[in-house]
Amino acid sequence: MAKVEPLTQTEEVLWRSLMRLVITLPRALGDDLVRARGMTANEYTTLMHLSEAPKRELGITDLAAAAALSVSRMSRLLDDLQARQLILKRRSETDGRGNIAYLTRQGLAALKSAYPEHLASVRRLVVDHIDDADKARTARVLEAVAISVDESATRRPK
Amino acid sequence: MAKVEPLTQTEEVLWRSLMRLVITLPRALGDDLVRARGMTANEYTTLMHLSEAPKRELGITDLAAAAALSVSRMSRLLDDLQARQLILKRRSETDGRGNIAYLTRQGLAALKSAYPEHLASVRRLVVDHIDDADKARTARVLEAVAISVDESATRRPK
DNA sequence: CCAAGCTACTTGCTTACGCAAGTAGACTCG
DNA sequence: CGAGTCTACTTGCGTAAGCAAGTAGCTTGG
Repeated sequence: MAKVEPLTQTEEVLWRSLMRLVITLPRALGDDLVRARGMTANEYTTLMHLSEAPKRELGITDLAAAAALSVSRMSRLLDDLQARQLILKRRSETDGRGNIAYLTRQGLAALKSAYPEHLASVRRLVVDHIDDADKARTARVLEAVAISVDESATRRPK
Repeated sequence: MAKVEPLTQTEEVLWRSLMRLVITLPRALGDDLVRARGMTANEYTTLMHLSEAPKRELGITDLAAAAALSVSRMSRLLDDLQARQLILKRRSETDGRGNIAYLTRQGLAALKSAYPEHLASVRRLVVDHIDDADKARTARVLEAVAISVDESATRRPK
């Protein structure tokens, strides 16, 4: 294994900024949401995914994939949400194995009431710092990277 | 609080991709590093920060800030690294309160030996998916966002 | 010059998470 | 149609992380 070509200056900045974001952003965002609504970012996005689903219900595995969490984590997260009446876990009628999560009226209300606050955070932390001219390009770049990472994650687990 | 203007389509893609990355990237990267070198991403970057410091030594608080970790976490992380002989914690001579971490010869060697592997991961997961033409712009955008999030984090803690 | 406050850690505790093993229901093909 | 495999969860457990409280050493204003 010979000498490796290091990253360029630009690539280095790109990389370090991304790593920093990756650590820092979820915390900042979660803090905002918790302070304002007593809800974590994962809980919020889980409710959001449910609200966008056909009959406002989804299986646990699907939800876990949508939120990029492990199935076990999602299972427990849903238990918490259920304890707060925001969702309902109920046995599927067509498939006896499992438990689909269903967004309750209160869950939808909680989601809607958290939305403005959350949206403001997203703007303040991220969107407002990007030039309109750069948005489309940046969106495409990030999307491509996100897809590549997802694939590498799903392809690997042997 | 009246109706809120939602994100544009483009902003939505940007945002969701970033969120996905934020969850997914550290896992993918950590997995690579752990598999190849038995080292977590935080351990790696901590060693890296040390290697870049003036006398290869830094206080725990500084290291924590550099890695965007809590001081307590960094304290324990350094204990682990010390147990593996990669760093040394020693009392500062000029300030009796603390404990500066010092990169050992073996620590530097471990860092160097992990570098090619790590660099390959970074390329495979991120850099290779970005057009050369887009790199500079993306780097600037991410840097700006990272700075904004950092500021919001340091300004808030009341 | 010393008391009050500040700083640099460490330690105890809680929480968020993933992995591995277990269980129960569905699917398949010989 | 039943044995073996597969799928959808749940539960037990270990690890990574943050927060809060404690301790010891520095700094400063009266």
